[in-house]
Amino acid sequence: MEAVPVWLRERRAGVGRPAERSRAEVTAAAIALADREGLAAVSMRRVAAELGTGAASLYRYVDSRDDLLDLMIDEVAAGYQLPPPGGPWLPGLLEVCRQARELMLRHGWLPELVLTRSALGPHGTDLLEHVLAVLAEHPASVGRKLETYAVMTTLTAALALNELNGGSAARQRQGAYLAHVIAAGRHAHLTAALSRGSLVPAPSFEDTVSRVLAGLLGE
Amino acid sequence: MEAVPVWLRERRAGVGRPAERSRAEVTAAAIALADREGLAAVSMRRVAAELGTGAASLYRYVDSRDDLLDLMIDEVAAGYQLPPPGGPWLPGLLEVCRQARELMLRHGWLPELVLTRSALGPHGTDLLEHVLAVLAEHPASVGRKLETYAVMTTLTAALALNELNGGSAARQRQGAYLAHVIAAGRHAHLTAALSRGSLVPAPSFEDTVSRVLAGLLGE
DNA sequence: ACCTATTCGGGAACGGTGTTCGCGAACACT
DNA sequence: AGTGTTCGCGAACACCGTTCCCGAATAGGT
Repeated sequence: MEAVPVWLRERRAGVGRPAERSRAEVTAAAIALADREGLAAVSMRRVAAELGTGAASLYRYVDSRDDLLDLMIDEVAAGYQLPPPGGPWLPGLLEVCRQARELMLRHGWLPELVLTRSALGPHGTDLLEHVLAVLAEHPASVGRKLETYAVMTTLTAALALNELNGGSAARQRQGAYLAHVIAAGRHAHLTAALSRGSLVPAPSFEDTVSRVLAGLLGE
Repeated sequence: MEAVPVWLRERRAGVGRPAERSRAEVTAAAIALADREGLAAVSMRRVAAELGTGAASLYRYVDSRDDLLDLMIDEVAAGYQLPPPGGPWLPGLLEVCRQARELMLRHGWLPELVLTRSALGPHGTDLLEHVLAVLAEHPASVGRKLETYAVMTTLTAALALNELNGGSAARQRQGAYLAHVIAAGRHAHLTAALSRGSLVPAPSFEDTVSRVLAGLLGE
C-alpha cells in the first residue's frame, strides 16, 4: 500500500506496451454500471465485463476496488456547474447543496458512498475551494468553515438518501413495525405524531439546509 | 423475504427441539467481534466461530446478515440513559447527542452503520419517543421534528466518524494529496486556510450540534 | 533488422463471502 | 412409544477482491 493517494499515480512515459484503456474509461464503466444496477453490482468482474476485458486487467488502472469507488465519487463531482463566487454567502452555499442533491438523485449510489468515505479528489478540492471562496468574507474560523463543508456534504447526502428510499420496500417494513409499536400503547408522542394524517409532509430540502447553515455560520 | 421486520419475528411456543442459543446471544457475539476487530470482521462464519457453532446455524436466529446488523444497532441503543424529559428543549436534545457520540466512540463501527441504514428497532423507537417528548411544547411541525431526529443522528455519526479517523493512515494520504494541490498553485483559499498552522483546530462537538439544532428549530 | 527493457492483458488460482439444502438429532406432546 | 416439529450444521453454490505469472505487444537503442 502506497502512502500516495490514487490521484497522484500517474501514467509513465511511452515505454513498453501501450495500455488499451484509460483510468477514465474504467471509471465511466463503473459509473454506468452503478447507475444501472446499483452499487452492489460494481464488482471488479462486472466492471471488467462491461469493458469486455478480464477482471485482473483493471488492476493496471486502479490499485483496489476502494480506489475505484473514490474515482467514481470524484468523477461525478466534475458535474458541478458553479457560478463565480460573489454576493452573500448563504445563497452561494445553497446553490452548491442544490446541485449536490441533483447529482445524488441522478446517481442513487452516491449518497451511501459520500457518507462512508471522505476522499477528496481533484474535483472535490475544486468544490472545497469554491465553498471557501464563497465564505471568504465571513468572519468564522477556518475550522468552522471546513466543518461547514463537511456538514453540507453529509446533510445533503443523508437527505437525498431519504428521498431515494422514500417508496421502497424498506419503508414499508418500517411502517409495519411502527404500526405495531403504536398498537402496543407506550410511545404516546410517537403515536400522536404519526396519527394525524398517515403521511407526514417533510420540510423542503432548501428550507432545511438554509436553517442548518444559518445556525452554523449565522448572525 | 417477509414484509415483517426482524423485530416482529417471534420465537414460537415450546414445540420441537429447543434452541441452544438466543438472538440476543448472537447479537452480543457480533458486537463483541465488531468492537474487537471492526465491522469487516463481522461475517456469519466468524460470528458463528465466536459462539462455537456452524455458520448455517445463525440463520435460525436471523434472516440475513443485514438483519444482524440492524440488531446490533438497536442493541447498542439500549445503552442510552436518558433523564426524564422536561425543561428547555435544547439541553434535552444536546444530552441525547452527547450520549450518542459516547456510544459511537465506544463502538467504532456504529457511525458507518447508522449513516448507511435507517432501521428503527425497539430501542430506536424509544429514543425517538424521547426526542418527541423533549420537543412536545415546541411549535414546530411534526415533519420538522422527525427531520430533526434524523439530522441529530446523521450529524452525530458523521462527526464521530471524523473523530475516529482522525489519526489514521487515510488522513495521512489525504494530507499528502492536499500538499500536492497546494503546491500546484490554484486553490488560493484552500492554501490560505491550511497554511496558518499545519493543524486546524476543529470546533467542539457540542458547539456544532447546538448551532445546528438552534438553526433547525430556532427562535 | 534485431535485441532488450518494459509494460499490458488476462486465465487461473487462493482464500474468503452470504446463503440454501437437506438430513440426522433432539425435544414436547399425545 | 410414536409423531410432529424444530434445531444444528456439513456441504455446496455462486460469487467476491486480489495476486501470480506468463505470453504478447510495444519503444528505444544499436
